[in-house]
Amino acid sequence: MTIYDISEKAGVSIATVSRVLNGSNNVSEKTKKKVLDVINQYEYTPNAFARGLGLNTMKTIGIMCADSSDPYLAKAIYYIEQKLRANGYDSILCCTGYNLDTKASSMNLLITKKVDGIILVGSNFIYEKEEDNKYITDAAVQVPVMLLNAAMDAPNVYSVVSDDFTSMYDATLEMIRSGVKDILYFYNSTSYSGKKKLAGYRAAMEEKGLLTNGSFLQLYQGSHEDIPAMAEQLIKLHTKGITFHGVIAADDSLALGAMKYGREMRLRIPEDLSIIGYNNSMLVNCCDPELTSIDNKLETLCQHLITTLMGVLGGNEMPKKTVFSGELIKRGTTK
Amino acid sequence: MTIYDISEKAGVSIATVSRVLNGSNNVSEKTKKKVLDVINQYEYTPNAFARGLGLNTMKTIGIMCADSSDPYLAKAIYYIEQKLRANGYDSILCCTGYNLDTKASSMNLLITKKVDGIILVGSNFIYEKEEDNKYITDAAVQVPVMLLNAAMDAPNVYSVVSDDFTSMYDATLEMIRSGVKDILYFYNSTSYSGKKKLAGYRAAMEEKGLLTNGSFLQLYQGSHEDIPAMAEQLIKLHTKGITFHGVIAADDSLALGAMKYGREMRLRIPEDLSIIGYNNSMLVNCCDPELTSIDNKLETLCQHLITTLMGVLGGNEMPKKTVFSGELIKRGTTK
DNA sequence: AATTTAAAATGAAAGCATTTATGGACAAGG
DNA sequence: CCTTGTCCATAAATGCTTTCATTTTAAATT
Repeated sequence: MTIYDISEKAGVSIATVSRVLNGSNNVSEKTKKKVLDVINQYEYTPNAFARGLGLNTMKTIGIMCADSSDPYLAKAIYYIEQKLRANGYDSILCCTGYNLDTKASSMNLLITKKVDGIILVGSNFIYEKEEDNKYITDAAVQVPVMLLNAAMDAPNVYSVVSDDFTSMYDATLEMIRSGVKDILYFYNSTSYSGKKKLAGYRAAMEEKGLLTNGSFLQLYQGSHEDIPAMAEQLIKLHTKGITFHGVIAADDSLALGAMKYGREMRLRIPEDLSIIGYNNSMLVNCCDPELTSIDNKLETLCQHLITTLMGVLGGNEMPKKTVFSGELIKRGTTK
Repeated sequence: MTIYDISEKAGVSIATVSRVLNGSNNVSEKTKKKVLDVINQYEYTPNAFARGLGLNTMKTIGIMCADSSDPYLAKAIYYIEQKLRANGYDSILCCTGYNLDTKASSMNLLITKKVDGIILVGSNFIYEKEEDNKYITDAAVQVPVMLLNAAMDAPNVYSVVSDDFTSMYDATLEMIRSGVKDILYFYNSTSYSGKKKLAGYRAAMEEKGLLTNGSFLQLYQGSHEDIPAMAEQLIKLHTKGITFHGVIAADDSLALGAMKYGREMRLRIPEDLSIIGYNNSMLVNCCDPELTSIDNKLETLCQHLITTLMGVLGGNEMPKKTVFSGELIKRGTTK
């Protein structure tokens, strides 16, 4: 069933069928109805490949993320996918892992597949070294690239971020104000937003004259699912004689690791150990007491990202970088 | 940069370039090298739309799931996406929600996009009423449909499931054996696998003569993220005078709800309240004590599903339904 | 009412970038 | 000299969009 069959049965040319299909207004109501009737009768849908060839687009956006099973990224993907669909776009999902080469080749693959734009979900896509980000600027030559939770200044690259520095700065001050002085910062990456968060913590601690020699910085490298391993690392720290009465974690998983550590050391939370997480994900309800966490307004970020992308695809001038503020949601793990 | 440009620069016809591109063996090593050199030099990649038109495939599989932010589904999607990619396929993700009409229209959309196959992730895609599943059989006329955690007997529909009945039956018996008699079954759907699980629980309870009038069956209807709401429901039950010393939950989220209930009622776990979850997801580590849960071998299921799909696409005869057994992973919430 | 003019509706045909069937040229072998 | 097989080019096919030219229709003018 092709456009030719339809045109024949409707007694018009294929050009007219095409016009009806694409909502061109240069077609009389009468013939439009005639054509639509035939289309409905035969349940005809145009061939997407041929259409793609003609239009040079298939209304598809590539979504890249390191690991779609990470609850935070999964949520972001969910919002993005929903909002894309609401705008008539589909999405090709690409889980890249954390390896640079894989990211670069996935990017090429998406471009080869002729996506109309690429969304990078997560701050891990931006690297310290300028040259490591070449894969992004290269891609941006072909299609617009959107960054969620990361920023980069390059042509055709658009960034939507949460103000991680301020969120972390405020949260740290808040914990200090509650009476906790020895606060461990527990983090898992020095990605774009990772650095901002760390800087926020640092600034607050420094301001209050609480910054020690760095022993209060703990990098965790492992699966976001391996909460026991996180606790383990903190216990080791304790064994080494490094003690602390507060933990600020760069994400909620790490905060759960800290909670497990607290339980195993028989510390009361929050009396003996205050904990703040980041992302305000579903994990905050999974523990007891419930986790105080920073909400970075993920849905708002995603909504804005899609709006911007749609603007760009529509040929409009759009802001290169947008920053939203986060909010500390207080629950049981802080005083 | 098209195949014509390449053919011209290499001094061959476009047919030869195409042959080189598609690994046809009817081309001499010499010209093959000559063509490849030009291709590499100009970084030429064939146009996916034109190729799709010619080959009538773009090596893309549609993945449908109700909610990609559900940790279990997210994990499944992750495995599936990875394994598809390893086989040279891409995936279009489609989050449908739980509405039948949306599912049906998403399905059509994927077919319109000319995917080579469709994977339905999650048991909620199969409905009680035969006619409600028509959208699946209709789609299966066009492309193979794979079901994960659900089964259906129809042409061109393939099912990969975990033996939920037996897993639940065994788990229930195990809890009874540990001395708990009044076991609440806490579930959230009567989807395909939901029914199997419920039946497993029922069979075990009946066998031991413990099945009461149904007051031990609790249906939860709400967001999988809203753990407080789950606890709330159980507390209400308690208020009504219905008491129990064991909870078997249809998934790990619900089990966490039960744990929250336990904490709020100041019950010791597992002494006063035993809990078993389902899926053995990352959530099992998020609580204290850690959650006993049924592992349904998700990665194995996904691997097998992809293998089957690849077989079908390769034109081979493949098993219509495959069943894997689950395994009870004992942790701190059971005696 | 007849004529002109502009606008709207339509069709023919030229892309779009591939794949592939068909057949021709050439070399080697009988 | 004829056959066989390898290698390659020509050309058709894929199913749509869109430009351009043409026809039809409606409105404006006389």
